[in-house]
Amino acid sequence: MEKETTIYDIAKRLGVSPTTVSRALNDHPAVNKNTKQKIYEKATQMGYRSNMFASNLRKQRTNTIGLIVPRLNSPFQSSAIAGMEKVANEAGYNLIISQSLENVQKEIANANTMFNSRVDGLLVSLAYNTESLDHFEPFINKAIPVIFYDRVAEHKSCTNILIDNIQAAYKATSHLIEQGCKNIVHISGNLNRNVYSDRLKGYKYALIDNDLPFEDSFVITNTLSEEAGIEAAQQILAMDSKPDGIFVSNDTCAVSCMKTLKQAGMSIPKDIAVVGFNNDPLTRVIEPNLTTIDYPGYEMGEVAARSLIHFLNGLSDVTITNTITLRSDLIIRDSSLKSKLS
Amino acid sequence: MEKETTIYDIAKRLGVSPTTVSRALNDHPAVNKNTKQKIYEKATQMGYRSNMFASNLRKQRTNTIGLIVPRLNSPFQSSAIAGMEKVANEAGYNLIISQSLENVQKEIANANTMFNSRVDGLLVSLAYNTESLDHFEPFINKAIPVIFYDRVAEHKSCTNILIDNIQAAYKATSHLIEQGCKNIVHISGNLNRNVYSDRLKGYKYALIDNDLPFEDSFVITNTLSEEAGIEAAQQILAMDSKPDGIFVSNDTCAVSCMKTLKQAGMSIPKDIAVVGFNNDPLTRVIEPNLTTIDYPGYEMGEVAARSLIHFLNGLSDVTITNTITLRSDLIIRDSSLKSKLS
DNA sequence: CCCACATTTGCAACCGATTGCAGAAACTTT
DNA sequence: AAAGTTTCTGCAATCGGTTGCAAATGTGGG
Repeated sequence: MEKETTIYDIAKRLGVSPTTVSRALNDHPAVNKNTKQKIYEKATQMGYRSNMFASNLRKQRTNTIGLIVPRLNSPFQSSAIAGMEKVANEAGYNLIISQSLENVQKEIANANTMFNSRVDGLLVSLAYNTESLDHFEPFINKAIPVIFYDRVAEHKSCTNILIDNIQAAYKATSHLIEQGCKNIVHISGNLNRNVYSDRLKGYKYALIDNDLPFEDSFVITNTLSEEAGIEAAQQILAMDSKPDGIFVSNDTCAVSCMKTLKQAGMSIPKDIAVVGFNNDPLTRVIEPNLTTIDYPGYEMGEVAARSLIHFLNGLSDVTITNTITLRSDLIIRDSSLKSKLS
Repeated sequence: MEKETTIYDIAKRLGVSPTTVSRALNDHPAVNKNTKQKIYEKATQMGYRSNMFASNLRKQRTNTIGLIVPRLNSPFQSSAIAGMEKVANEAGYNLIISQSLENVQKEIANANTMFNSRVDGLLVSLAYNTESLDHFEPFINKAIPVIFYDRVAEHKSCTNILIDNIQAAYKATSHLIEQGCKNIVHISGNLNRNVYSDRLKGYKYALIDNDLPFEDSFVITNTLSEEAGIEAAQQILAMDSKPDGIFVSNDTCAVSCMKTLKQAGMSIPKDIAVVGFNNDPLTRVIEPNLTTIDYPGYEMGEVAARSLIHFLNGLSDVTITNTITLRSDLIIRDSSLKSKLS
């Protein structure tokens, strides 16, 4: 196993000082072009690679971005991560990733690890049951930028990146109403999480604006998992007055709910129209195809990473930029098109 | 912004040497229990956190594992990553991730970045068109363990982690034959990649063992993407003698192919039985549900990370362990059950 | 009380790159 | 040719832990 070449080795070979080698390799203007050229060549020839630790130690910077997500294996999150990786990689940053598995305790542990790894900045999508943001205080105190995306929370020193969930849910619900639905059930997640409470709001506002009554009993709150969808369907089937429309806060749950309703003999959209949220690949496979909200995961990842890197380069200030809202759209498919039936 | 506390600060406050502080914090046996206790308390009180760069610089170790995948946003890969993250995290390793986007050039660039980041070990699932493994030589030369999983390649100093693709494909094809299929098409990916060439072999062997003819014209090679599935379906529809069974090398492609065939009026499994590969969530949504091979992504991720960490701890040797094979199973669903129809 | 031995502690030299400041060298200007 | 600029180069300190070796302290036996 050969040993590493350092700038000292290069310096010795060329009879210059390590200082000059360091400067040359960083393309410092105060180094003669010819010297630079010679150093470059020698470095390549000797198979030199910079020792990031020495460099980081000195520069107090890591060129690393930390990422904490609830789960890595969801279509939305993995798209977002793909987008982040692309941007980070192009900008010369490494991405270190950890998952909270929807558990605050693990999220706290992960945040500490990230802090100790001295990430330059942090991207976070909060766990299902996170309430306090205390575990991010160490970052704030050290002026390490923290950006929340999707599952966000208000904090005076952090930027949030999200879509207008209220508006999206409003559009989804209005669409159901336009299709003639009068009794619309909403299946939602933990209402402490912005995404779900906002979607509930959008649902509610749409009802009110269309002079339809809002009833608590028409809101089902669960974990939005596949199993939860089945249970929700059973609840709906057991209702005295059956709804004619359902707006679900995510696609996984919407799809399993639809499947269960179909198995029970309900016809979709004739008996019940369904709208989901996220535009997961599933939505184009279930029959009828699921109307949903297009949630731009990849783009959100790109924007999040790009914003963070901007902050790191001092091009803008986290504490000032409060919220970045991305566009989202209603994608209408057959699961909600009652009008097409006639 | 307060400045970091170092072991020197702690040492000064307690009137001991930095050496002792360093040892105490690393739980070195040669430090008095009382002293240790005092140092722990002071460190906590002063909000000390170890500077990994200084430590890495000295120890020549990073506690970081590199991961290169073709794409982050596939159900299989994201499950695998989830498994790796769990294991790595528990063992105190960071995971840095990059994607090749199925492009050798990017894979090479990523490998270089990982090398320069001085990862302690590398986990790789190869890009679609990677042929040479030269870009991993630097790792091998420095005795940095490299483990390939899923998309693997033979290399005398690397471990491969995979399922028995030949056997799985053999099972899948045999199942179709048992269901009465006589003309089975196989849709495959790039045959330079082990996974696809092995599955082709399994398909071929199953035909031969059942005295069915193997015909080149019944093997369709494409990118296995959603679009490719549609095109493959069109090719099949245009065939003079239509097949009565299809074995597809992944689920995404199988599902879109099925959809297209159904739209064209084919009945599944009556006219054509279909078997996929991977057990993506999609398979339980398409109608009829898709028979497929259960490919344990999460477990594969765990095994890969665990093996790597074993190597790093010197508990075993990469150059000796050649291949780790995981169990996989055929999951029979309605898309292939012709026998049930009668 | 002295010596052998075990237990603790500290000195000082690393690890490899970066950077403020000073000084040398080369080039202009008068 | 002397003085003033500009361009390059290098010294030496620094970032914060780690570790081989030596020294200090403590313990117990004789």
